[in-house]
Amino acid sequence: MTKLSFTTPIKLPFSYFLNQDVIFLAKDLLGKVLFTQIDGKITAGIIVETEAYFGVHDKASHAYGGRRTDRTETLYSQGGISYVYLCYGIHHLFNIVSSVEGEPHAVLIRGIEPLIGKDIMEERRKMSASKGAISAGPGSAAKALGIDRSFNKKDLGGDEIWVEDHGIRYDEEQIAASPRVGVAYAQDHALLPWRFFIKENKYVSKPNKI
DNA sequence: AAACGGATTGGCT
DNA sequence: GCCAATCCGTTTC
Repeated sequence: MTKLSFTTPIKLPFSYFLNQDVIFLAKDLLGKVLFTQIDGKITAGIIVETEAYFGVHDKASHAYGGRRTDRTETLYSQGGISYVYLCYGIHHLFNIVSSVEGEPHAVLIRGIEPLIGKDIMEERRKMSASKGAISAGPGSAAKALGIDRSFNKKDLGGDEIWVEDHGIRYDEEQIAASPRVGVAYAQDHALLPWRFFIKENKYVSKPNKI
């Protein structure tokens, strides 16, 4: 299923997030390991579901048409920082801002497979890590990792939140691409296949199962 | 100043 | 499957 090679885990360098091809990045982030450290508690999960948001050109993006507000300002930062916002008044959704300064591209993290600190995640989510629901879906994944609004605009190269490459690679046939979830309002952009996920992985959200 | 509605989730029917 | 929860950024009056 998941292929592991025994390379030393490497924190992704700042330059990784400067890539201007956010569609490539959304797919390439699958298998990377997302870490948080909060009050000394370290949790991490393998990224198994993402969505690409193509900046000013994307009707589903908060920055569509170049819109700049207090909230979206974060998206215009240089790649390598986090964009966290509150959705439906309840859920914190975590994105990785990418590309160069002024290009508001971002990758929404929609699902992680618990890897490190599972007991801490179980406490946060009040359910067993063996249940897919513990970290499937963007709100659940963020909560399992302890991500809230205070993580907005944080540097992904710091010691509070970062991404590592553990050498986890998926074959092309293990990866599915489908329309993004919950963006019906985006009209002709609603059906773009910019959601990427690992097939058969239980930590992938249910909507649109492909 | 007030109203609207969302990149969702989980509990109840 | 349906629907309420619950907040605040954004739009509109």
